[in-house]
Amino acid sequence: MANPLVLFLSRRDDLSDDEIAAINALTSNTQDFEAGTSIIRQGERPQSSLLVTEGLAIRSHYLADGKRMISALHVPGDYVDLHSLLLDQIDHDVVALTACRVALTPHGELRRITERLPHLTRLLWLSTVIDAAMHRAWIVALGRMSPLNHMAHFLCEMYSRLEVVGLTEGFTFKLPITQIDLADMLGLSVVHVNRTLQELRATGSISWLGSTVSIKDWDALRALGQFDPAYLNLQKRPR
Amino acid sequence: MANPLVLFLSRRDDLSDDEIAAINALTSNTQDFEAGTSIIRQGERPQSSLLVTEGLAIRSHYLADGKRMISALHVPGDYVDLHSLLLDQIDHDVVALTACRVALTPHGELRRITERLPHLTRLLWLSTVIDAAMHRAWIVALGRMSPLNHMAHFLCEMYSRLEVVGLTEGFTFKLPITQIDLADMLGLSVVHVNRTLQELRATGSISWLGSTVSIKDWDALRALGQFDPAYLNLQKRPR
DNA sequence: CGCTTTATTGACCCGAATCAAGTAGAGTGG
DNA sequence: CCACTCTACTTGATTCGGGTCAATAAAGCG
Repeated sequence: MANPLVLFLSRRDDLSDDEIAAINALTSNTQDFEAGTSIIRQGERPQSSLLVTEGLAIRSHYLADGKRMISALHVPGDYVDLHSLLLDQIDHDVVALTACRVALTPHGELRRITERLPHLTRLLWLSTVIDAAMHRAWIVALGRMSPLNHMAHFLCEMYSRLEVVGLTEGFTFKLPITQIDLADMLGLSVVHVNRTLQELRATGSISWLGSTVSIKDWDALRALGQFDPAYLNLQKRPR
Repeated sequence: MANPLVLFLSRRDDLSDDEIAAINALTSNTQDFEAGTSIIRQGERPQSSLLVTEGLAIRSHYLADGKRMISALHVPGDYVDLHSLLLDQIDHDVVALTACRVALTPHGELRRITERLPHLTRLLWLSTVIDAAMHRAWIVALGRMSPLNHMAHFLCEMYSRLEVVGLTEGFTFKLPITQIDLADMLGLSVVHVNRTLQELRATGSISWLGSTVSIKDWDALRALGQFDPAYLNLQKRPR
């Protein structure tokens, strides 16, 4: 399979052969994590950054009373903690939601990229900036959308992101997450997620059986979630 | 007054004289905006990035039914749309909440920084990464905190950020925002913001008269908002 | 084939939205 | 300098979305 980071970045800008070689070098050292394991724990100061190459990973935050909130869901091609290159310490856990394969890049190598390959540096920077744009989309959905609309938006986003890295077949994709996880992404109770999901199924715009999601009416789902993929920056242009 | 971006960055890492000179050059061209004016509109593709040097600016998102959500509040020293250097287009409005002075940096100059000053590049990158960390903190608060706790967290964050750029006096600072704006930042109705604010005042941990906020019991407010400033990366260390 | 985790359903309740007035300031203009 | 207006703030009454609690069904899985 093609390097998912190459897929992710080349969707947004052209990559030179040198840059592709550099990316492959950055992501050659992989490690596997079982479903449910912590990849990074809050408060750590990792010496490498992690790219998800297979599986799904989440960022979880735990509150004093034991509540959990998931601030991001990461798919293959996402440089989950590229920002740890720059940050003091990580303010949340990164957990493997499913079995994950992860590539580790020592920070020294990334720093060297910033010194030698400015264009690739900008593209890596871009990937963190897209992360922030997704965060903003989540903020808007959390603050001002109904659960039904929010869930539709979430599925539109997941479809679009998985499509970039070749993990969709038509409008069908694997999303092996529990309703418990979904509740902690949408800021809802599990019970209400279950009911909202039934409501969403009842609109006929999706089906979700086991871990397989099929979008049966993209336009309807998009309208429901008021989804505009612009924030994912899917256009190829010089950066 | 010292360049607020210098304050912002030098709190996180040492800056060389060259870098300070470069920052001053980047932020020399200023422009003023009246309260309520749009600085950037959704869908635009700006050719410069904006640094707030005075005043407060927000990122607003509008939904189809007219609802508004504010995904970020920016204070002096914040490079509000540094990311427009890399993004296709801006997915939200940037609005001057109060009268604002803003410095404009042409993207060409920023690109040149990435080619000549890798360390400063990393620090600019850092500032967008801190943005993302603040977004995550907001996501957690929106999803899993009570309005009272959320509001306490918000005020802790504002205090900490304003302190960095020298806009606090003791535990007192100016926060000239309406309850309407606050409602759109917390994802609540105005009525409920009003009631929550009264409840927060009743705890005795803050006073908020006109546009002046005083934190009367930092520890209590911090506990209420479960605020840990780690995500703001206030430590000085090599990046 | 039990055991644990996840999904589903119903009953009940509470927090926050909505609706509707009324109050208070800050400008503005006569 | 005072009436007028506009906006922000405040309060009460009512409604309703979504949480909580509790029980059951259905999957996974060792």
